[in-house]
Amino acid sequence: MPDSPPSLDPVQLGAYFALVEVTSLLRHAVEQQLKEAGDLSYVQFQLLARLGDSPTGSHRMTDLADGVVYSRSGLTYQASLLEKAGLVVRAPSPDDERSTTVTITDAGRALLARVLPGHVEVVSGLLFEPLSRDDVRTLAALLAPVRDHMRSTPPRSAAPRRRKGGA
Amino acid sequence: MPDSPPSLDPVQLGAYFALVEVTSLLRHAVEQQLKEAGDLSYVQFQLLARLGDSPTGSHRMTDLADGVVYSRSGLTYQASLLEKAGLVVRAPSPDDERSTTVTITDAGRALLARVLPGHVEVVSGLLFEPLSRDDVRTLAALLAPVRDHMRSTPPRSAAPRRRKGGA
DNA sequence: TATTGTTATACTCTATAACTATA
DNA sequence: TATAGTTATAGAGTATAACAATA
Repeated sequence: MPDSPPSLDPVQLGAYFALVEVTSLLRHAVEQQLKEAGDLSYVQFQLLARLGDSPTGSHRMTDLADGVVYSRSGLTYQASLLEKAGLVVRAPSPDDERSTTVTITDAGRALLARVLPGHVEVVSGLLFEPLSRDDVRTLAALLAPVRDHMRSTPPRSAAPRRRKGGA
Repeated sequence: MPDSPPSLDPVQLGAYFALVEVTSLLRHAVEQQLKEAGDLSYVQFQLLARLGDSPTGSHRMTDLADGVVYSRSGLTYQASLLEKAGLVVRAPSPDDERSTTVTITDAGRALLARVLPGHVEVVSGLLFEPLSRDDVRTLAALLAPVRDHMRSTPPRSAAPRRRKGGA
C-alpha cells in the first residue's frame, strides 16, 4: 500500500507536542511529590492505587502486570520491593495454584492515604487549574475513545514475532 | 491539620486516568518503533528532532537540557552517545567559550528521516485515528493553556531556589 | 503443552557531587 | 561569584532468558 502521510498536519502536530509536553511535565511533578511524600516511585504508586481500589484489596500478579508494567519480571521486582516495605503481601491463589495474589496491607493503605492528598494537589494545580469544568468534561470525552482504541489495537509487532525467518 | 481536597471529582478523575493511560500506551508504542527503526531511545529522538528543527541544526547544551532532559549530566551522557554514533557533533561556542554547541550531522538527519515516517504512522494510527479534525483542534486548544500554565508554574521545591532576585 | 511467576543477569538511564574553565 | 559543561559514581528500573511449578 502507498505510504501513510509522511507528516502530521499543523493542528495534529500542535496537539501532539502539547500532549507530550503536558504529560511530561505532569509526570515529572507527580514523581517528585510521590518521592518526597512517601518515597514511592510512580509505578509503585500505581500498583498500590490499583490494589487500594480493588474491593478485595487484591489482584493477581498477571493482572497487575498487564495494567501497569510491561514485563512480568519487572512486576516481580516491584512487588518484592513493596513486600519488603510491608506495603503488600503475596500469597498463592486459592483457586489456581500457579497464580500469586497480591494484597495491600494496612500499612500500604496508610501510605496511600498519606500520599494521595499531595498527589491530588499537584494534579489539580498543574493540570486542572486552567481548565473549566466543561473543559475537563470535553477533555475526558476526547480521550476516552482514544484510550479504547489503543486498548483494542494490538501493539503492532509487540507480539513476539519469534518467527525466525521474519524481517 | 486541614486536609486539602481529598479527592478529584469523578469527571476530573476520568480525564486524569484517561490522560495517563493514553500517554502511557502511546509512549510505549513510540519507544518501540524508535528502537526498531533506528535504535533510538525516546530522549535521543527528541534531541535529534529538536536539532533537526533548528534553522542552524544546532543548540547549546543548556537549551537542550532545559527542553528535554532534566539534568545536565544526563544530557552530556546522551550527547556523547549520539556523538559516538556520528549523529551529532559538539564544538565550543564561538560567542561564549563556556558553552558547547551541539549540531546534527548529515547522518543524524538521515536517521531522523528514516525514523520519522514510522513515528508519524504510530501517532496517527494510535492517537489520531479515533479523532476528527475538529476533535484534534479542540484537544490542542485545551492542552495549550495547560502547557503554558505548567511552564510558568515553578515546580514547587524542584528548583533549588536558584532564583536570582526572587523569594 | 500452555500459563504463572521467579531468578539471574546485563544493560540503560538518571541524578548528585566534585571538578574545570570561562564570564 | 556565577555559569557551562564534564566526569565519576552510585542507584533505580527494565527486559530477556532460563527455570520451576501447576493447569
